[in-house]
Amino acid sequence: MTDNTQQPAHGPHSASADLPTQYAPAEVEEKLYERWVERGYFEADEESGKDPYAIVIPPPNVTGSLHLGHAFEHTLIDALTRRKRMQGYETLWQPGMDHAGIATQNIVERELAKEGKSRHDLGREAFVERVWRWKAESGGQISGQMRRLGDGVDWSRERFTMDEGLSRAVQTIFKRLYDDELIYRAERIINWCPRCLTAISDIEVEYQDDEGELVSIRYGEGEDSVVVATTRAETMLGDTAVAVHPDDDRYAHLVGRRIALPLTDRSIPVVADEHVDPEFGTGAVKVTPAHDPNDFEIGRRHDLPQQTVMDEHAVITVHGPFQGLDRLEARSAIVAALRAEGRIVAEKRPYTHSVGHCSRCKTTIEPRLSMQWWVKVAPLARAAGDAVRDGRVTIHPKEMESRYFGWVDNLHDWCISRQLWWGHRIPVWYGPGGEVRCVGPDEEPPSGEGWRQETDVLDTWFSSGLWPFSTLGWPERTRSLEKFYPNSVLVTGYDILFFWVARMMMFGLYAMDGTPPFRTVALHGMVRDQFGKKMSKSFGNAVDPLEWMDEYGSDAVRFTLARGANPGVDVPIGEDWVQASRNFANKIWNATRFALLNGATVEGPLPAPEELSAADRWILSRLGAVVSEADAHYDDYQFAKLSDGLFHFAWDEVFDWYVELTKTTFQAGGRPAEVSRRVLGEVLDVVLRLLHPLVPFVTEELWTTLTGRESVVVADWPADSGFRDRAAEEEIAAVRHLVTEVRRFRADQGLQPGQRVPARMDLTATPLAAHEAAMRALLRLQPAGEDFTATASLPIAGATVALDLSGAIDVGAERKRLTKDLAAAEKELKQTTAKLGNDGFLSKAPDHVVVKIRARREAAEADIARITAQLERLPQG
RNA sequence: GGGUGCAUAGCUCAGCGGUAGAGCGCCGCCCUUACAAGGCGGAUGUCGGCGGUUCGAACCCGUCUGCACCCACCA
Repeated sequence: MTDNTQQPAHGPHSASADLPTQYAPAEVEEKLYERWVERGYFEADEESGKDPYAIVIPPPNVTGSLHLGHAFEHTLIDALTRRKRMQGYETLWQPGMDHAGIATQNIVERELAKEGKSRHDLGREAFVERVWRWKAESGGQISGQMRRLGDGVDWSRERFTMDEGLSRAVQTIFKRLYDDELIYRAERIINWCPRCLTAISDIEVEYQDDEGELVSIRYGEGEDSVVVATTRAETMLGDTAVAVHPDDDRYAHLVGRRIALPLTDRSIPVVADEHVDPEFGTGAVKVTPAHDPNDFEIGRRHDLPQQTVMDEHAVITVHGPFQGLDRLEARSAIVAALRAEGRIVAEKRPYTHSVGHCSRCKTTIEPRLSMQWWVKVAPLARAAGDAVRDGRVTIHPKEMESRYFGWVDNLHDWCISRQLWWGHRIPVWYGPGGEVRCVGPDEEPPSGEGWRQETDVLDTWFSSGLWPFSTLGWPERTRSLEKFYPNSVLVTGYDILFFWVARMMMFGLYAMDGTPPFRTVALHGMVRDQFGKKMSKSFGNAVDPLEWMDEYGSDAVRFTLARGANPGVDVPIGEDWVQASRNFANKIWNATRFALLNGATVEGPLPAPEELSAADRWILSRLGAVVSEADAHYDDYQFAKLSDGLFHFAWDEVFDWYVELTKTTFQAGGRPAEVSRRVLGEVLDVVLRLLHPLVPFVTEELWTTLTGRESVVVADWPADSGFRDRAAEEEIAAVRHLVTEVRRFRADQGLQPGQRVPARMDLTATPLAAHEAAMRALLRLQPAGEDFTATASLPIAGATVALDLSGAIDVGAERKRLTKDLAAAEKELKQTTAKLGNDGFLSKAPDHVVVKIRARREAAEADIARITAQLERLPQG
């Protein structure tokens, strides 16, 4: 051992030898994060002259804690913003949380229930105060988790959708929409959750196939009777018609007549309506306008009365034997009563049909006639669709566009009122004489006798739809708004494309004079378990990201998630894979340790090309290419390719091959060792910077140690040096190939490390078949008969023998297989082999074609000899 | 009913016209002074089925089968 392999040649990093042999995330992460925040790296300056780059956080619900899906999303956003920050953009990653109306109210109500109380025991004001208290605790938990993840958010700008400023934005846009007649109040069939006791919008309803029972009931008497089928017998109390198809001859005689409604003293008309499918069931439908959206429409067309039969708890309100029964009890009671009257004409049969459930509590939705507030979405949605259609906003991956269009082009009006207490109260006052007044943020509410404010609050997505500009101070024209609106990109899950993305598009375009809220939407998939199953608490496969971060480090969790992130595709993640990422972090750690121990340096210019060894030129050439690839993948939101590419470059090429090659250089010492120290330093410097956005902690710790500089967070993003050396790349590829073959040979022959190769050995068994197969595949020529031969010799015991890879192929069979034109075949072969970095040619003979490949191995002969010699000395690599 | 994807190694997935790949798992050898959370070598695939286009198809076209998701909706 010489001194210069033990001591850094120069530089300030002698302390680096103290790095432990394993990376311990727990010891550095918290310290580094606090340092970043203290130094203000993540704070965005709206007065800066730099170009802006802004992303808003999809605000997590204050309910509870972050799950792996958040960790995933945050990793992507953090990687994007960290890179842009390094590239010199004025970067804003806007943090904040959503008040999550129903979800939060449900949780706090559940807490109250444990104390035996309901929200009504507290009253509205005290209840809301209680929710605020709860929010204070829960919100803190979330920001703690974000710090653990390393999220580079600007904490000084944290917002909450119920903040004063954001509430002002809500009131402002409500008033503007109201004045533009895009918000209105109307009585319609809405999706009612009898447990949450509120209306919900169409997309908050989840449909699933439920088992029901279809019963057939005879309405009317004798000639004037008709059989209807239903799964919801209890609604018959509210029937106000029977509908049949206008062309249905079976019932033509009944249309316009009235028939008796069983169990009541009412009679109802038979109407003809196109909606009825004559093929389905009996072709006759009971019509309950107050409890079914389709029936409501039929009722409208035929001017039918709307008979409400259930209250908000889905309990029957009609006087009589069924009053007070809930909908399920009423269903069986009514069927029993009908059977007693002989009106059940077909036994009930099991019937699977799609039933709506509340997305918050899974209770079966009760469609219900109700007075609610609505947004008239058609004009807003048209603008939202056009912004994507005309390219002002692009959606990644592109396949998701059709989903987006399918939705914005077919929207029903949006029910925005909720019968909750937690949320933005609708800024409308009702006067004593029936007046309705919408109050803007700078107006005094009416105060006279008899005025009262609307008690409903707004759908939580109403305020989150304003997020890209409300967080920047809108409706004020703030400097922040000018600087950071529109956002550069929106990163979110495809599951909230309609809930959130489309709403932001509608509101953004409307409020910001036609400027969309972001230029690009990058949609990611959902995190799943290692078998591709959806993660859920009830299934028991949900993972708390904190547990994994504790065990393996935040970088490992982040890298695993990034590595699975193909655009728009779900991401499976398993603990094994996090371990693999942890191993990678440790590998980076130890490779850097090796570099430091051997005096790698980042100081001074790179040595001139003529001083570089083939290995140096190869790795620098590859480094340039990798920087460009990484840039392309970042720009295209290809996180999986990005991560995988960097993983393999770092591990296979830099850590395995280049580092191994430098070992002999370092041992030899002298000027070549100096050169390689600088090159190794350069390569690690760049690799750490490239990896930093994905794995911020380990790279920060190592980069600052390696370079002695302040922080990689504010380091320059690497640029492609433009240096390329095809010859060196091929040369090293040849070296790698040969070394691998020698190793394989030794392994096949069972040679122990350190054991010298005997002078004579039988080689026939080993690599020849591989060469032959490669030849065949390469040429895409199946050998006809047994004419094909290939021979190869390997450098053993220091002696290198030229490889003679040639084959003779019977042309009789091949001539058909190739084209009739051999010249064309030759041309194609040339192209093919050129792609593979080899020379190839066909030579024609009367009865056969000789195909030869000349691999450029001669060029590498010197290195091959050297490496082979080293292999004799260094038994394994 | 309408739409969008997907079927490739034991598992989870890349590749999308030119030598079938990765991670994990598996087998063998090695505690070699950066790293055993490591190193070296290896095995494993009718690339879902059937047709077609092409000199050449995992990749393009058609078709079938099976899955997933979204939308509409089922009296």
